[in-house]
Amino acid sequence: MLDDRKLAVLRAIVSDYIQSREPVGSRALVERHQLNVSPATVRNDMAALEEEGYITQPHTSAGRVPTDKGYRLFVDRLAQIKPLSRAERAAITAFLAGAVDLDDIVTRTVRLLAQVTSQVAMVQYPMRPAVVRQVNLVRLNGARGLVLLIDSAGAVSQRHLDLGLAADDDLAGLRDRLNQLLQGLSQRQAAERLGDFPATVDPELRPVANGVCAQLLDLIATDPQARVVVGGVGNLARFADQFDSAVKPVLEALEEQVVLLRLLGQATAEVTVRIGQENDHASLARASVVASGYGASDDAWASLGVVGPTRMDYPSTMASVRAVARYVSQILAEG
Amino acid sequence: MLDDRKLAVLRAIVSDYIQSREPVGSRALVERHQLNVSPATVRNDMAALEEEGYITQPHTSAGRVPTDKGYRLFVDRLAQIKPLSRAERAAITAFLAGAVDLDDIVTRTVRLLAQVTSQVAMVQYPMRPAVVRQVNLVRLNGARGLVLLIDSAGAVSQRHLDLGLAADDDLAGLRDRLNQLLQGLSQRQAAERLGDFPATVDPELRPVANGVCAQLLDLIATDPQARVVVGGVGNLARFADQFDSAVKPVLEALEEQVVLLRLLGQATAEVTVRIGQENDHASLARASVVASGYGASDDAWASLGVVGPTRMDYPSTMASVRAVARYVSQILAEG
DNA sequence: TCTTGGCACTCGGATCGGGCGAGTGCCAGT
DNA sequence: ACTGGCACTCGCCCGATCCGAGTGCCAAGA
Repeated sequence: MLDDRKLAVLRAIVSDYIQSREPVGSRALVERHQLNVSPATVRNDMAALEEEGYITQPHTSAGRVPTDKGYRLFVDRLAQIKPLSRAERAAITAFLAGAVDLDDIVTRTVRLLAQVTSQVAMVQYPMRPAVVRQVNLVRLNGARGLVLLIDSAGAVSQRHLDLGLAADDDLAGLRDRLNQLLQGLSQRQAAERLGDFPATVDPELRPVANGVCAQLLDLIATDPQARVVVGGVGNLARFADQFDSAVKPVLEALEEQVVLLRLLGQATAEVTVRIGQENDHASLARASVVASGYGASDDAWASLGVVGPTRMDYPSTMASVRAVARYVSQILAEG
Repeated sequence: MLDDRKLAVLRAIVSDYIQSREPVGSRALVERHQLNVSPATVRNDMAALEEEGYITQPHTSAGRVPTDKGYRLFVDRLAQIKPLSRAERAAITAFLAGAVDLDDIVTRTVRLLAQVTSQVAMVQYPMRPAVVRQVNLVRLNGARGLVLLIDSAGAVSQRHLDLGLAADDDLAGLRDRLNQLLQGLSQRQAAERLGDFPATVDPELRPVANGVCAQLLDLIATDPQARVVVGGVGNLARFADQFDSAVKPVLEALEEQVVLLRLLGQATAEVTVRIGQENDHASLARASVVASGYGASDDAWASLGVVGPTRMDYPSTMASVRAVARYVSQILAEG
């Protein structure tokens, strides 16, 4: 069905269209690429490609434009990921070096990714297959208190709560017992143990213990992974002309954490591309997502990626996403 | 110079233009407002207003459009803040109720503000005239450690650091001494005391103590106030037609924390409006910022506000910003 | 002195039609 | 199987025209 030349034609169409943003015709194609055939021949191939649904005409007597299916074929079989230049690599390492904590790493990463791809970047907070390292209980003002949960990956989560009139010594005791109980446990184990805990404390302290346990359970349940940071929205400016159809839905989608998580999808070690309709979110039917898992070990812990127009430069974008994912993983692994 | 009728004409022009988004002419003006004079008279007044720089003509034979100066006069002397409807008030309280911690409050506030004003909202993290409540030192994996600073307002800040091979007992001792030293101190006092601290510890622990102090000083110096959360960017969609001139610069400005802080400006108890050029940021020459201080006490602790087109509905926006600022302050005060 | 109706004038925006050119599909020839 | 040639299609550009909202100015009236 699709011989080598037809594939070459498709590849040429995709790369020209990505660059020029305009339907590409047979003549221009043979001129810009070494196809060694005449425009007429290319036209025949184009007709075949159109028949198969890989390209389409905006209107009669216009050039051809790749369809989602065409991009898919391009990405799967025709594109080779461009290696990054030395300068780009240097920029990436420089940008990520010197991050002071997890928040900082994530913030820098999202900026970096937006910058190198000139697109909108999304970075999911790394999931931590971590164990409880410490529980802390602090009284703030009056009855107001704070419960802290620190895990071995260095993530700190917190909740306010009402500590009532409990004495400081009692609180310290409670804290110590919780630490003894939970230290070193995985999130699931910790949740189990917490269920029975209140019953074991002095009835007088029962209410406070109940409150603390409830908040802790909530903290454990609230996966911090559910946070996705977005950056580079200004890069959408390039698509101002199709604002309503292309930019607006993306802007709206970007405000919803839930949508972002769906967009990033399952974290996979390899770079994955979802083109147009393949995104299970209607408003992104004209956008593509290039994502990759990243993390400090072999199994990916979270996802990062960019969202851009279906007609994006896939080879470069995929290369950038892959590179950033790798460097961040490295930084995370180093601690 | 400007008699009552001219002011009335200006007010009418501003409100019509805000609504219709189109230059407003003399005929339309007398029809839509009870000015009780003829179009010709209004034209004379318009000429005077234009002379003074309050309005301008996009081109000969077009209607008039308010200038920044015109909006300024409108806001200062002609606008009365619209009271919110009962439903709006209810929505605000409902939206803010049930926030679990500071992050949550800020997140909800920014969403709320974006929603009620249909514009881009910015909320600065509340500054805390707080005192140190607790310092914590946790070992994570190997040498990696975490230093936590908790203040009386319940804000938790953290830094990673290298704890070397120090024994857990030594770390606990260090922590206890730091707590004794710093508890109850303001940020400035704490910074002072920390300077001398490392000299007082066992030489063997000196390196670790130095590291901890450095991070703590950095935490104290890094004003958490420097964080501004943005939301409702999708609301810019309404201005898609002037994308390049109006939306793009705003999108870019919104990505820069520094710019956001400048935009929000000094926190003042009252609602303040900066119109067009009054913003000391060139790219926002065509936008206005409506901001208000908020916080749990009389002196405002931080700012929140919205940014929108100079031709925005100032009375409603100011009302919404004021209301949200008040309710958030209330929530914060309640703890 | 202020207001008003009248009038000539301006100019942006919408509408229309023709010409241009890129691009196609098809066919006959090599 | 490829190629050159040819007729045809259609979107886009361009200029001409028309329309109407809106203005400035002036002379008359309160």
